[in-house]
Amino acid sequence: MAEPTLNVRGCEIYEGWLDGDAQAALVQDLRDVVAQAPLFTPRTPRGKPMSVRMTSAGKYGWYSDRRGYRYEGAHPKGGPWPTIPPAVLDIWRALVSPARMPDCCLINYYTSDARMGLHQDRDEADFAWPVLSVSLGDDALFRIGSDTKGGATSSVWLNSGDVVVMGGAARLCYHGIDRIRPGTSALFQGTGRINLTCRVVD
DNA sequence: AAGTTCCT
DNA sequence: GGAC
Repeated sequence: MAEPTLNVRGCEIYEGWLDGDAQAALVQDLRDVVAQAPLFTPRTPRGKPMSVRMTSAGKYGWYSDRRGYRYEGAHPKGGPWPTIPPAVLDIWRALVSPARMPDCCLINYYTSDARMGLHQDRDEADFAWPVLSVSLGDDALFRIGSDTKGGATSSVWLNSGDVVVMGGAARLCYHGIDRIRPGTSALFQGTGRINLTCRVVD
């Protein structure tokens, strides 16, 4: 059984889980997903555009607008979400469980000035299943707190190929991305970071 | 604190 | 902490 190389506030980090070839293959899979389900800019319930662009694969996609945070069965432009790339499911099988596949693979695209405020992943029906997150491209400063608002936090730089599993007591921990370090990965032309977040939704 | 939220 |  694989062991995390780092544990930050209960979040298990598998540094360098994907080698360069696996990362490049995954990027091609994601290009196919984005061709079918274009990236969009979600708005917060207050109407403010988020700095990340996103899309999803799987039964559900995560979505946000003035009506709130939720999962949707279709892309905002219509039609089902593409299927989750098999290589992503392989990571889930290896680090979470082969017994149940995720319903959603959220694809977040960060430009050099994109951020993600601290938040909990709590739009799912069953918190017993961990959340799995894959980093691709530029380095990102990941901040992790506890499951209560206002608590202490720790930060760690995530690199391309790293995988984070948030389960157990860490399933509802607050987490976010404070900063992208542009140009630190050759995976994309220029700069950019993609984060995949896989979740069991219902 | 998916928001340099906004409000009680 | 909750709502939008």
